[in-house]
Amino acid sequence: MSQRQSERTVPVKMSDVARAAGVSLMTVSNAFQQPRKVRAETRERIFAAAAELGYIPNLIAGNLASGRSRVIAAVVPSLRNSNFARMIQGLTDHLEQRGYELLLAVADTPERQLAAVTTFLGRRVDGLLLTGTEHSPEVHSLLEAARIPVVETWNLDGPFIDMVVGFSNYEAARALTELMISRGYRHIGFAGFEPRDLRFRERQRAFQDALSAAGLRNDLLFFGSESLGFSGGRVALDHLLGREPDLQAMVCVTDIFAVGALFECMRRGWPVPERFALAGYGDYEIAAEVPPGLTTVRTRGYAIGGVAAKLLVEKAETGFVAEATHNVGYERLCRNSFFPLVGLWPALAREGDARCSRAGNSIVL
Amino acid sequence: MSQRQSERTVPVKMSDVARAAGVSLMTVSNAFQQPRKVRAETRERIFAAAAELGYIPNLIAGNLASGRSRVIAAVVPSLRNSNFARMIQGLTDHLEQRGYELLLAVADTPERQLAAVTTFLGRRVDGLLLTGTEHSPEVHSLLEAARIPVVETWNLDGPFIDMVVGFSNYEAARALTELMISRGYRHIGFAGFEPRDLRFRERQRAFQDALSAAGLRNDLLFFGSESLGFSGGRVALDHLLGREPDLQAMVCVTDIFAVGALFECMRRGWPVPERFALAGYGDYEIAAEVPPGLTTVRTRGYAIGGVAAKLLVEKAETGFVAEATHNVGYERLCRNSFFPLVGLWPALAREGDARCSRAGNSIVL
DNA sequence: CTGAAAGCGCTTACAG
DNA sequence: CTGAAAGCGCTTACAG
Repeated sequence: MSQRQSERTVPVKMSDVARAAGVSLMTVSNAFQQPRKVRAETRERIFAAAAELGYIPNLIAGNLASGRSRVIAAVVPSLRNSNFARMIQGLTDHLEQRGYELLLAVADTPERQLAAVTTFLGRRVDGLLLTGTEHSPEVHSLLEAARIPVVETWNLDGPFIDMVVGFSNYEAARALTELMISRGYRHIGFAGFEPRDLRFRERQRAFQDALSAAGLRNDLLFFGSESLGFSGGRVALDHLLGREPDLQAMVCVTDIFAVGALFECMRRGWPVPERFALAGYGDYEIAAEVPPGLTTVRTRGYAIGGVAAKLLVEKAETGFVAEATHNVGYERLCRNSFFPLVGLWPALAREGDARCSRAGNSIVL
Repeated sequence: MSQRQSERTVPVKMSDVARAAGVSLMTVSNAFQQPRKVRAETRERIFAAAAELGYIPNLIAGNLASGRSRVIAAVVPSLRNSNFARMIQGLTDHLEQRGYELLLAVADTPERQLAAVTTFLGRRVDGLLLTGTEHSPEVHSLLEAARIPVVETWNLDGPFIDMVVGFSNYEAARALTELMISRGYRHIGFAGFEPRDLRFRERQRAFQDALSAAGLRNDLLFFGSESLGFSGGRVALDHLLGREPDLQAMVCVTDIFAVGALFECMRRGWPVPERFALAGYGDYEIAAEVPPGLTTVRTRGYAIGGVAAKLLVEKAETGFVAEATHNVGYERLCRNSFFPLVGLWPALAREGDARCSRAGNSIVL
């Protein structure tokens, strides 16, 4: 048991540094906060004393005195979802750069979200990032009262509490479905999540609108839990084939389902896209790698986190941002999981279509 | 621009609640901290006033006064790695239960780790979780001086700063390699990460030791960057086949490489495991789903996070824990990516081997 | 069961 | 360029 003794040593305080440097407490504070207000020589003496003593400023005390915490909080429903992991990465990268820190809560129910938001407010965070744009009335009124900078994410459909960074899930899903229809598929199913979240409902609605606009049947829907993971694709395929044996293709609410369905096709010995076609959503890392390449929507999680960080810090520091709404957009990445666009590459390249570029094994639309 | 006005409303303070309830400030404090010290009737009046005013206790002030933050901090190198995501999930789940919060830093360089640890200490966190057991001398001396509870994770090889939760990477990788050897493979390669991290070096050493103990060639090594993702498996396969055309199998430092190699085999039309065999590490979700199923080591990230939370909170509150070292163990999950064990199922079941159980499409050893 | 007082370790105008 | 003083919003012994 090599456990360390726990008699906490008393941390060095600013007053200790002041004494050691032979100056007053507030000159030390100034040396750290507004270095140019302190004569270079004095400053050096203070820094030397601080280093010597191993002084680490007590940020808690500083927060209380200044009323600013330099902490931004975020609530995400899950870290298993790599979109959110990317967003957090974008957030931390940008916050770190600006000297802020991240208080993170993983909360997948309204109750846990409310609890997280409450303690975050108690910690007087300088700003808050929320996943999605649907929150309980309690969360709304809490944030309404607190009036700290808030960014909602991953959607653009209001009303918003304060600011928003996202893109239109409806447009993205509709464009992808239309692309699939344009390739000639007629019996197309949808593998979705139980429509708890607005973002998921919008993808479903976009799918159905696109099919009905093309005069196609749009009721081949499957809804599974997010926790199914890859296996959701298999279950969806089984279910929809049971209802429509001529099913040709499936649009999935997430790459995870799409890849799961792809695996199921492999097991059945069904070539993709010849025997069955698939489209995903999210451009998870695996989408580019799994043969024959998954056509999907690339969303910009990292950018969402980065822009959110920028907005939150800016508003925390100046009380104002020029634009409270940011559309980070999306892209369709065309690979070979449905009727190959590959044949189009030379033609597209010749046309020099600005909206189209090759990136690795994909066409970007 | 529906941006909200940013004139921060002055938050309700404890003294406001006291006035509204007609009691003193400290009776309010007691009502929240030690409810039983306050008469039920008074308590109700205070809670009613607090709810009425929308009072949210200022935790910053509370921290400063009490010297305890109820915040635990964690440093992970990445969230893209689902092992770490799982650990964070285990950590937050347990911390939430005990009324603690998580301050998270994603830091993949010694500099960023040092910066993160420094500000965490500045925030006077009650405990700190570190990923891995190798840290810069600066981090060591900082934590040595601070004497707060620290848990290092994912390994059991000391020396440690304070406490550790993990398992033996060496044993896990060695056992897996030996299993592969026992199935008759002779030309086996290793697809690893650049050996920056001790955990990775140990897996490599275990691989090499197992081969040389079996009298086999153990120098077919590839080292790629973690950032290669799935594509690392393809690159490794190309590289090692270039050096040894008779290569039969590859042990990978991560499931991601193994699955990438599996995809490459598909592209080449090589049946797995008949033409080529693979073993992974980590039991990522995809390992169970990708045909024909990836044999791998299951690590217990969620448990690591949970046990770490327990230790940190316990030590923060009592200054002591019974065991400073926790081995959460590992399991080998045998699927069909190398010479099937499936044939063994009936035999194993008959023997009633306690170490062996079926779980889904896998044998657990 | 309730309350007056000191103090946690900083920052922030404001003087000198 | 440097410093004395008040205050941030709580908690914590300690009296009454």
